[in-house]
Amino acid sequence: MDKTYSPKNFEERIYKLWEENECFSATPNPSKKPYTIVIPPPNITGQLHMGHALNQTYQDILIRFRRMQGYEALWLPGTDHASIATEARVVEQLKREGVQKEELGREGFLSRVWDWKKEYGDRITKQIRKLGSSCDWSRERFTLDEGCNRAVEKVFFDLYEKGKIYRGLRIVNWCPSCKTSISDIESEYEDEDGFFWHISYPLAGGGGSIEIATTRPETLLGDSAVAVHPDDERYKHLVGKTVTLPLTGREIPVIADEYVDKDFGTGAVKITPAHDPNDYEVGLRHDLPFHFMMNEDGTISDECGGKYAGLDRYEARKAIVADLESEGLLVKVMPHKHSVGHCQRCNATVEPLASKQWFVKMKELATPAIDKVKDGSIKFVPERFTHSYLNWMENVRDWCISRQLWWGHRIPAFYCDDCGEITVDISHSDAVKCRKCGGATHQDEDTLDTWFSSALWPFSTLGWPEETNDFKYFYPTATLVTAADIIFFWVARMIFSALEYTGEIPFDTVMLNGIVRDEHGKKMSKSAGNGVDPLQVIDKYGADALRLMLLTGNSPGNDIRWREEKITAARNFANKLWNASRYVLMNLPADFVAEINPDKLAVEDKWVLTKLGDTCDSVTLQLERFELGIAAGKVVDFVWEVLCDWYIELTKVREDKQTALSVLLCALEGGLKLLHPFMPFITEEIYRNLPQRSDDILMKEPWATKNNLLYYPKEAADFEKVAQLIKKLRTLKQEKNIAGKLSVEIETNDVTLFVTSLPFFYQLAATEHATVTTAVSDKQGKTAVITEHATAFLLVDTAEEAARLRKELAIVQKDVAFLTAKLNNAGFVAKAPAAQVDKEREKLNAANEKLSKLLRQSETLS
RNA sequence: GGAAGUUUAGCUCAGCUGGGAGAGCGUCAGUCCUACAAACUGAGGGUCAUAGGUUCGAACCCUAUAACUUCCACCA
Repeated sequence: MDKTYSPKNFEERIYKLWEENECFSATPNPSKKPYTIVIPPPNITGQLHMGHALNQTYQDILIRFRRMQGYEALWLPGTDHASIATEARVVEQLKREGVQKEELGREGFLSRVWDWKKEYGDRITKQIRKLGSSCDWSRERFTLDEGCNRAVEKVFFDLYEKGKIYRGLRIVNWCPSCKTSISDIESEYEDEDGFFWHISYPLAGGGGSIEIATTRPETLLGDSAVAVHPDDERYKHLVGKTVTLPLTGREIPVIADEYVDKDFGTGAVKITPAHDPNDYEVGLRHDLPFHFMMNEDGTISDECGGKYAGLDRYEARKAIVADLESEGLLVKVMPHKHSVGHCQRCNATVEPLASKQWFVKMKELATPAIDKVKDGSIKFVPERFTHSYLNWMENVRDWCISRQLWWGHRIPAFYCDDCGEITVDISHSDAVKCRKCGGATHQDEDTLDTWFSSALWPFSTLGWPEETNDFKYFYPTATLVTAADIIFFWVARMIFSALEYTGEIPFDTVMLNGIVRDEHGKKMSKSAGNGVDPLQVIDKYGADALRLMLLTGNSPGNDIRWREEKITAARNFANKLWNASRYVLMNLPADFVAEINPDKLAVEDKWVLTKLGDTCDSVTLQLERFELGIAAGKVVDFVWEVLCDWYIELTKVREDKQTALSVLLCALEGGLKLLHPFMPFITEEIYRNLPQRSDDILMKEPWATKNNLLYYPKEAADFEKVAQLIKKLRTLKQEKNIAGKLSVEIETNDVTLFVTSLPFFYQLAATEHATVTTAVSDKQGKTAVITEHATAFLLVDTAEEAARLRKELAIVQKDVAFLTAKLNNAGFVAKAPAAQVDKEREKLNAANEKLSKLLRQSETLS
């Protein structure tokens, strides 16, 4: 083994080893319990970022842990076709060639996207491998593959038959840049400084005017009415009258509607039913005409644009404001902060637009999805995310699922050329006939929201709608690990889809990972240029160090701040383990066979084995509770503090090398097993270098448990006492600035224990001529006297020693007073649990004992 | 407007069901001891945001306040 930890030398080789030995593959096995995770499919347009790294690390830990525990563990990987993002990417590519997608036609364009997918689609999964992710790559899926398409079409068909999918004219968020509708959650609102334009609408036939206020003056071209509150005294007399719409000359009515807020703006609102969600509702209530004043690309329509037709929406705004001003109808312009929706994908300002789209009726689907979370069948970790899930589900609005894009699952709806009837057909026959009149049909040009196929991911990837063996065995899946920002996009939709189609929950636990922020706590983003590239980090420090860094000091759902110091600390631990393993190997002959005879075990052997057993318990418990950071911390502590700082040092002075080395090897192997889910590469590499292990694979080994180990709590506690005294001596030596060795006299009731432990005092605390007695005898030259209960002291400078003793006495007396007061408190004794009272009583006894020893020592001194 | 989260050592953060406050890094002091200076040994450092309350007992539970962060809704 190399002298320092150099992950580059083995990570790739180890990953290949696992793949060649099919360590990641899972098959239905009736004698085992399944444990399934489906990957949140990354976009094929994506590049690995820290968010993936964190998410992948969590999943890989869980899956490796369960695999070692004996579950048939399946981690099913795949990628997302990401319709809007991918289509935009290819359109951009074509643009550079000077080609419009329309010129290629649907088929031509799609073949270009598939080419693109072939070239870049597996970039992200290649990158994921570098993290050590143990996905069953033989089962890799794609949200736009044939199986997913079958599932999508079946769902669409059934939902349509059940009346849960409908097509209708509704206000949707329209992105004029992507030229498609987007769903509510795909538009992101941001406060922007804008203006409030007050415009005067003259009454038809003269005799005054009514003043309205708007943030989007250009939309007046599509106005159908002016609305006021029915109780508004200022305008009551105008209701029912007609005003002349400026710049168009069109006459529109003044209507009364409760929707209007009397106290906002002027109390009078222009109503544009085709271009505003509230106005749409008002328009329906009052049976107003819909005037479409804007085209798909954000330009002003011919229909009501007049001289502004063809202008871009913002140019039109300028022109209209200027014209209003010159006509004297612009009353005033006020600065106004308001939130503006932007397309999640391209950041263009979205326009609310009335449009014929396909929707999923959400109310009924939401009910069971709410119940299954409320009754605990599906749990969120951490729990607090349950609230936002339920809050969203309980107020969910119908889901707009159609997109005016080509890259995606095409909507299997056919319109009759004769009667216009809709026929949903998933037979893929050449000529679908109208189900009503039998006439020829043409298929809907639109595709489905990417999330429609993602919603089926946990079961479509296992073969559904076929009742495959995989589906029967691996479904429902166990844990879903994802980021909180896609609870609505994805998690919620998987839950209601699964319940509707499979009749079962898709997973029982949703574990949320936080996001990785930069060192100032800012979100990492491409535009800010503050992203840290995981691949570069792996290159420099190794994947294991990155993984450990992402875990330590973090609890589920909380964000992580990137710091260079954290990754070096993680790397340093890897190096520590590496070197400890080198030490073990240096001392072991290649043909070494570990042999642990309980009769030959020394107290420190029993201590380290017991510590290992305790570590197994707590790591397992914490992993089961999804406290991955705590679990990792426990293993690190065992390896670094117990194994490296203590046990290895102890073995150096042992006489019974065979036993010591056997125990050492056992402790190291145990540590490697417990650490493996967190740091798979280094543990595997070390394991294969251990004697007799060159053909074994650590990731296939059974999980370490206390039951498989010898366990000696009594001796472990004994050894703790020895370790405590050694620490005391070290402190003393530093405080007293003693450079060389010193003699020591140990006072204890357990003479045998300390006599056998004397070599450790020589080795670990630089002492010599130690003697162990049941009572402190007499002053000698430069001798430290230490007792199990009191701190050591030197019998050299009596004055100094007396001062130190007084200080310590004061502390112990305070302890005694505190504990006595507590136990004298009638309330405490009466109401606290008995075990707690006993515990405090024991503490008091110990403190009293320590106090009396200290008192005796100070007598000896004076 | 509604909701959630955070506030603990100089810094970054743990602290699971309430029982005398922890880690890493940094700081200071001392170490080349036959694995490791990417290390070892030790020390110092906190009114657990503030104010009340519940309790025998509060970093932890309740109420209010403040600051920061995030999500949802509305914004003519």
